[in-house]
Amino acid sequence: MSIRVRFAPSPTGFLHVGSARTFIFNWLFARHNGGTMILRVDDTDVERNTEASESSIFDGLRWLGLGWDEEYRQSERLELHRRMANAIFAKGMAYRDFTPAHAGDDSRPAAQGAWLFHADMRSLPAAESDARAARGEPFALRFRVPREAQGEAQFHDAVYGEQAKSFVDIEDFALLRSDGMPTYHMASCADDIDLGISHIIRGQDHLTNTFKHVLIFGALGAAAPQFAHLPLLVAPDGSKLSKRKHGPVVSVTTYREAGFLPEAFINFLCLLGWSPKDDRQFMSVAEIQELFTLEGINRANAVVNFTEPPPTPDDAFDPKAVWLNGEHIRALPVEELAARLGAFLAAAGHPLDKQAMLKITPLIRERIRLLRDALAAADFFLNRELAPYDPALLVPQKGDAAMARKVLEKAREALAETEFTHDALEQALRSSAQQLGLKAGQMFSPIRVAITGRTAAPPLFGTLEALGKELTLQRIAQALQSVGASTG
RNA sequence: GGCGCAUUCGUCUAACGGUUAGGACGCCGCCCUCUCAAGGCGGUAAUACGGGUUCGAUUCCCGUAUGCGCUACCA
Repeated sequence: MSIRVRFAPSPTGFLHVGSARTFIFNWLFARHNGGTMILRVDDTDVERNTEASESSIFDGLRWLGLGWDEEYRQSERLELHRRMANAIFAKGMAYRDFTPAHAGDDSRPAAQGAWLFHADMRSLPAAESDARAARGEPFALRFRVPREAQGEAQFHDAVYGEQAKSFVDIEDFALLRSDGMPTYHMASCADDIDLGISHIIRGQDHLTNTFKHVLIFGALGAAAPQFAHLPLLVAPDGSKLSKRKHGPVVSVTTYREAGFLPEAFINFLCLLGWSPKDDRQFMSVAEIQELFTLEGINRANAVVNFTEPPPTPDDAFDPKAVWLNGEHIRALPVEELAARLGAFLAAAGHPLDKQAMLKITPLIRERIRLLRDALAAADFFLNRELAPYDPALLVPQKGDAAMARKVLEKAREALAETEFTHDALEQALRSSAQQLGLKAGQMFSPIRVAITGRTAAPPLFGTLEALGKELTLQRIAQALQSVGASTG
């Protein structure tokens, strides 16, 4: 039997991290087993669907870069859904319910237990049912759960094991709404049969629904697919992830815009609810694909450990996600990272050519964990004018303003006649320090501040080389002015 | 309320009856070092609780607690 899985989002919101993980797990399962990955837009809820949501979902999936093999849209398959619903009705396994939609809360006393069915409708004589339908009276089509049978619906879940639920605890759920539209349960099962879905991998929030689906598959005489339910992704307080409550950290878009690499994002998500069963954390997509099995999925919900509200923008994400992103950044060949950084910086308003990116990338790649960190890490390179800084920073450890001035003057002199390559710069500055009788650090520190405006910056010689002689000398001159000014 | 599912360091997880309960992130310390990082080394910290079963329970069973899900003519 061929392996066919589907990811079935409903376009009622942005793509959130939980959905992204479900997509990824389906994709991994398909690829690991040489199967087919299907994208099926579950858009049977006309009321709530939006185009914005749909494009957000597609954008997010495209960013992940995994792709899919086939694509369907449920709203284009309504005839199939109705035909299958009617087939169930024809077998007497469903009945018409003429109760008006949203019939009210009092008809469903939740306090005493779950609502199960409208007794009068369930037992409505066929003749009367037909007559009312012929009269044009609207009705929902409900599945007639065989509650008299004293049996139970059951299935095997690849993650949660054997599952069973008594028929008496399952309500007569709707198959068709009174406007003729199929419900999720009906549409989903009909499509799963028609598309030959072999494995349904989805969130654990569907675990209980599966009993209904098993009933539908059975009524249609179809073998149920294999099921694998995924533990849910939850917020640090254990509650379900929701945009309303938790803000942008649950949206895939936020990760992309912050400068997560899709492969790092995928790596992170895979570690939530799945384990390779050994000690590895950092994995390429190819590696995960190789290792991925349903047996590696665990049962407890996983916390996405973001901070809320974020103390600083950088601290909003799960620290492990950020760490993994840094690891993936450093695993990239410099040319590749330069290209990705270049695209990111261009989008952020700093278009740089390839040469510039190749100069800057090696300097910052060990200092950034998100692509957006480059904005701050390479600020001295991105902006011709340095942001104003405190001249006191120019003063080296165990030194004073006079020493700073002496260092900068010496540097200006030495650098003016030095070739701007890493090794030549190092040689020139180290011997300058010696000539002044200073420690290397005391020599380098004022220069670093002069050219970057910061005491913490990438390695000095590489930075000088990247900056070039002209800009360097200009900034040293400016620094000298401020040192002179501050000391009179 | 009913039904279902879950419960190992703060977080992600490993240990398919016998381990000093392992790894990772985070945090702390040390090393490396021109600063900051990166890297290396070390430290911190967990089996929800109560009963069983067993020579022996993180592991199997029951109960309790807690959390989550479903209980729509949403998906």
